[in-house]
Amino acid sequence: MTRETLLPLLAAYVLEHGLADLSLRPLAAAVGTSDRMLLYHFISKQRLMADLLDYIAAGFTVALDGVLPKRRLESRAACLEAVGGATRGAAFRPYLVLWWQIVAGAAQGEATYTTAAGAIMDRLLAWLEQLLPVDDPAPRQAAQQILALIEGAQMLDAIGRSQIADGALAAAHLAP
Amino acid sequence: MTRETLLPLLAAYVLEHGLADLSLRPLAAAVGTSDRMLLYHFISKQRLMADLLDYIAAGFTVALDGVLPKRRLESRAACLEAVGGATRGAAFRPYLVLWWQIVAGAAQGEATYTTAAGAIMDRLLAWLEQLLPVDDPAPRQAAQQILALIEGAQMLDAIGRSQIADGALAAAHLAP
DNA sequence: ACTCGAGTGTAGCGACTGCTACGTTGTACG
DNA sequence: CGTACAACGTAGCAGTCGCTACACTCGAGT
Repeated sequence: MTRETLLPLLAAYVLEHGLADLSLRPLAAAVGTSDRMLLYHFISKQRLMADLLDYIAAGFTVALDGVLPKRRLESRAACLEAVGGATRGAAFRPYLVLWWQIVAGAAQGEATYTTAAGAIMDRLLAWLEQLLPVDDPAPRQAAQQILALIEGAQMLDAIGRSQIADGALAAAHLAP
Repeated sequence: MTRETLLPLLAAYVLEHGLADLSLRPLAAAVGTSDRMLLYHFISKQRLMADLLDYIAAGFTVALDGVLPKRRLESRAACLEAVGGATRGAAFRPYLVLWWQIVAGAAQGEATYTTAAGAIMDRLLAWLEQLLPVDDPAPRQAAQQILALIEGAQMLDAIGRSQIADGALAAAHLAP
C-alpha cells in the first residue's frame, strides 16, 4: 500500500462522498488502511486533501480528453452542443458533485480550492478555444461565453433545474 | 431573546462564516446566547439550518428587489447587463458565498439545499422574464439563457476568474 | 398565595475529530 | 548474520460535536 496505489482508491471514495466533510477514519477504512497510515503517507489531512485534489483534477482532465471531440468543429453552436452534452452526461456526475464543493470552498476564499478551480477553468477555456473553427473572428470571447453558459447550465443541473439548463442551451444564439 | 429576534443575528453570522461548517457553540456565542438555548428555540441543528435558510432566502429576495430595476427594459442585452451588474456587485458578495455552499449541498443531494436553491432560481427566473420587453418573442427562453449566463459568470467570479466572466457577458449576443 | 410553564444556566454524555507516542514487523543491504 | 529503516498496529490524547438531564428563576393566571 504505497502512496501511489492509495491515491486512486482515495479519489474514488472522495468522488462518491465529497470533500467537504471528509474524515480520516472512514476514508481509511474504505480503502483498507488506517488513519495512522494515511497521515504517515500524507503528513496531514490538509496535505492529503491538496494532493488528492491534484490527483482528481488530473483524472478529470483525462476524462474530459476522452469525451471531447478531437477536431475543431464547424461552428460555435456545434462547440456549445458538443462540450455541453459531453460534460452534462451521467459520466461526469461524480466529478460535478465535487466541483461544486470546490467552487464553494473557493468562494469562501480557501486558497487550495481557488487555485484548483482556476486551473480547471483555464484548461477548459483553452480547450474550448481550440475546438472553435479556425476562421472564428473572436475565439477567445466566444470560448468565454460558451464556458459561462455551460457552467451556468451545470449549476442548474446540480440543483435539479435541468429544464432551465436545457432551455438556456437550446435558446443560445451564438453569433456568428 | 425570542426566536424572532435571534434569526437576524444568526443570519448575519452565517452570511459571514458560511453554513457548511456551522457549529452551535461558536454560533451561539456570537449572538450572545448558548447552544442550549438555540436547541431550545429551534429543536435541532438541522431545523435551525432549515429555518435560517428560509430566513436568509427571504432576505436575499428583498435585497434583489432593492437592486433590480422596477420597470421593463428595452432589450435582452439591457436586461442581462442590469441583472448581471446588480448581482455581481460587492453588496451581494456575502450572499454569493452562501449561495455556492447551497449549490454544493444541493449537488450532493441534500433535500434542504435542493429545495432552497430551486426556489431561488425559479424566483430569479420569473423576475428576469418580467424585466424583458413586452414584445419579446420568447421571453421564457431568453430569461433562461440570461440566467445561465449570469450564474456562470458568478461562478467564475467566485473562483477568481472575473475576467472570463466579464468577457462572457460582454461577448453575449442575445438575439433579437 | 400558589401553581405552572416558558426561559435559562450548569454540567456532562457518548461519539467523533486530527494527530501522536511507542512498539512491532518485514525486508533489503553491508 | 546483523542492522537499519520503511511500513504498520495499538492505544490514547486533547479537543469538539450535537444533544440532554436537571435544577432553577420568574412572571402570568387562577
